[in-house]
Amino acid sequence: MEDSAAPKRSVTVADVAKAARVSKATAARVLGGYGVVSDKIRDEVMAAAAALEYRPNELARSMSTGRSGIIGVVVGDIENAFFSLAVRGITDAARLAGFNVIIANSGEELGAEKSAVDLLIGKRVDGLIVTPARCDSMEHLQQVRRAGVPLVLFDRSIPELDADAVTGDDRDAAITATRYLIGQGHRRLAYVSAMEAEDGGLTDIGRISNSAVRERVEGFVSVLTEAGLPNPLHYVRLGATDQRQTDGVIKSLLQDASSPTALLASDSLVGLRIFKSLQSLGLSIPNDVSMISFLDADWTSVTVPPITIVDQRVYEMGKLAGERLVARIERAPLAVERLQVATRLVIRGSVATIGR
Amino acid sequence: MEDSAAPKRSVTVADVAKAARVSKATAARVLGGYGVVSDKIRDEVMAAAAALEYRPNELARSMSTGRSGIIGVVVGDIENAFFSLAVRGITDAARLAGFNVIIANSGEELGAEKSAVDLLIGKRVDGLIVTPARCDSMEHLQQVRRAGVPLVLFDRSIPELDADAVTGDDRDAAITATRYLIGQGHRRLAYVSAMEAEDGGLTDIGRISNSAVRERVEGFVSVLTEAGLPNPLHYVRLGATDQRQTDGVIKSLLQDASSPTALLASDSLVGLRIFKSLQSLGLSIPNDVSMISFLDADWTSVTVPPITIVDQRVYEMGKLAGERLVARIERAPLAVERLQVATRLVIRGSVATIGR
DNA sequence: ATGAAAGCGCTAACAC
DNA sequence: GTGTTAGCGCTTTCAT
Repeated sequence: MEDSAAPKRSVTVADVAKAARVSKATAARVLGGYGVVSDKIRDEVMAAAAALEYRPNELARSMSTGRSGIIGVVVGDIENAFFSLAVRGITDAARLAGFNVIIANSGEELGAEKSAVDLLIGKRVDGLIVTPARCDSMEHLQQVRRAGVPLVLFDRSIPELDADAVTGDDRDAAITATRYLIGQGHRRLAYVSAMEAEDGGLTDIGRISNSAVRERVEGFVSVLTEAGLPNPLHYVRLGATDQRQTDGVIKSLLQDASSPTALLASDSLVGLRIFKSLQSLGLSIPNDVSMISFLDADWTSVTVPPITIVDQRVYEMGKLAGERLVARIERAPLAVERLQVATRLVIRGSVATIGR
Repeated sequence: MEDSAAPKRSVTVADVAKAARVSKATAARVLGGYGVVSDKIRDEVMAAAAALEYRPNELARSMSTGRSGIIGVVVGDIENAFFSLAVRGITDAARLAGFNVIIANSGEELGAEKSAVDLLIGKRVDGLIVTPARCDSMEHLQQVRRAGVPLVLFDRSIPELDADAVTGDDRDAAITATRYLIGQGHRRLAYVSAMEAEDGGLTDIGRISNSAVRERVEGFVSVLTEAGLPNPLHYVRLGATDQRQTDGVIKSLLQDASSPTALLASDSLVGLRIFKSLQSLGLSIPNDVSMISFLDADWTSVTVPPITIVDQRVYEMGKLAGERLVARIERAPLAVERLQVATRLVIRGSVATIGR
């Protein structure tokens, strides 16, 4: 009959101490698992704690120790399979080291990212893993460092910022994929990303504020250039943020005088949208258009044809980031390290061999 | 040059107070946004805070106020699209009400669930949303209530537990899907779930410890029974926990003397595995076998044929759960409520009409 | 409108 | 071994 929903005053160390007829300190020692206590007293205290259903107040504990046991993670979009997988990697690494994870979503928006970081620091997380929405804005991240909170950048890096980073080998990945397409005889290739588009077309690669996307585009463009293909920038399209936008991008790309024969999708969400666009236009893959997508997402292996992809090993990336952060939390003086996780091209059936 | 990575002592209310030449209490009032302060002093304090880069210690704040502003969520498997979507719904509802979300993963394992709940309560979350791994074990959840922490069950409910719950209309959904299959002429149908299998086959529906799965199975079986089809339990298969297991389940199902002509997948992960199994067996959908999957996952709309699914409106479920919890946190005395979110059958191309 | 001081539940020196 | 006591950074009476 005892099930009040009212926020009852919770059982404290003092309560347990009183019940066990020992001092607060002694009770605290056994409850907190530190210091030395005789077995007899330990048992008594434990019994009392169990009877009272004592639960340590982690808040108070953190206040005294200065450690919260929490790692904060700011991701771009939890719903994106890329981030879910990364989060699992991070979480696994964290738990192994005895840390918990608190997740915040930035929606790839700088303002939201800033307040998420603020909030997490306010919660006194022991460290932070951030996927910076823009690599050209680092004020708030510098503050993190100034606040003395360990920081690991994820998926994107900021060269000017003196912080660890775990990323993919984006440039190489793009180069490999693009070379493969060219090797299959393709001469007109397009790169499609969900990055917010600047007004009008892309004029300057350097202005892409997401380093991962920028590096991929750079890799893409460099291969086209070295192959002597004309006007590579023309084939870089941003702004495929939802199905409608993507339909528009694909249409404008394909009704072009010299329309591309192959598409490179910047992530699996964009890839899926492109696939649907193509499907709804009645275009066949790879007969009408070839495509490659980043990320080995669920859907890419069950389509007809299955999609050739750039496998990003996201779980490992997350795990690495988690481990790196833990290392930095536990033994502070560490040189800055930028890890690149190698990707590999997984050839399936979405690229045609042409012109032979 | 000032960028030490050492955990610097952080700026406190006292520091700001001293800099602004006011008392700690006054500084606290403007920094905490409560009480009354003259405009002049407010400005001075704010200026000092900005100069010192003051960040409130939310831990300390929570200690005094008793509120943490955090909602704890324990999910079965973050990587499952079902839960990612739900989490976004929960997060959206939470943020709207000024709460943040901390996520813990149980891996559908009771032990992990218990410690996650313990941990979260230790962190003094203001409320808890839990996806109970087993509906026959509620000790730890009763403790939550006894601790006075608002609780909302998600996806599965526990009748004996006096707690709010947000679930799908699982029984109805299964009934609708099964009736549809029968309407299309199917007479031998199988239900496949990832629930851990008991030793041997399923003998007693009542012993399925996940209420959502149990209700679906009940719905499934009831339709078969009412249609006069023999031995319905024989066609309920659990244990499709990974690709290998699923391959096994599918094989044993299909090499049966009277093998099913249609498969009902308990969730989108199982659905995907079944699809792959069928694919690798060289079976064509829906010509050789028909299938329906729960959850409108990415992959279901881009396969050939696209998969007929039970649309669960998971985002709404999450949002509802979040809103309900917030309501309970902010105005405690509320009658227990069990919300069922209606699903609908989305007919695509994975079910054949047979026997006509 | 502002200040002084107590207290949240815990850990951590420091005594005994 | 065990007890005493002083904080951690904030909010919150209670005076002034």
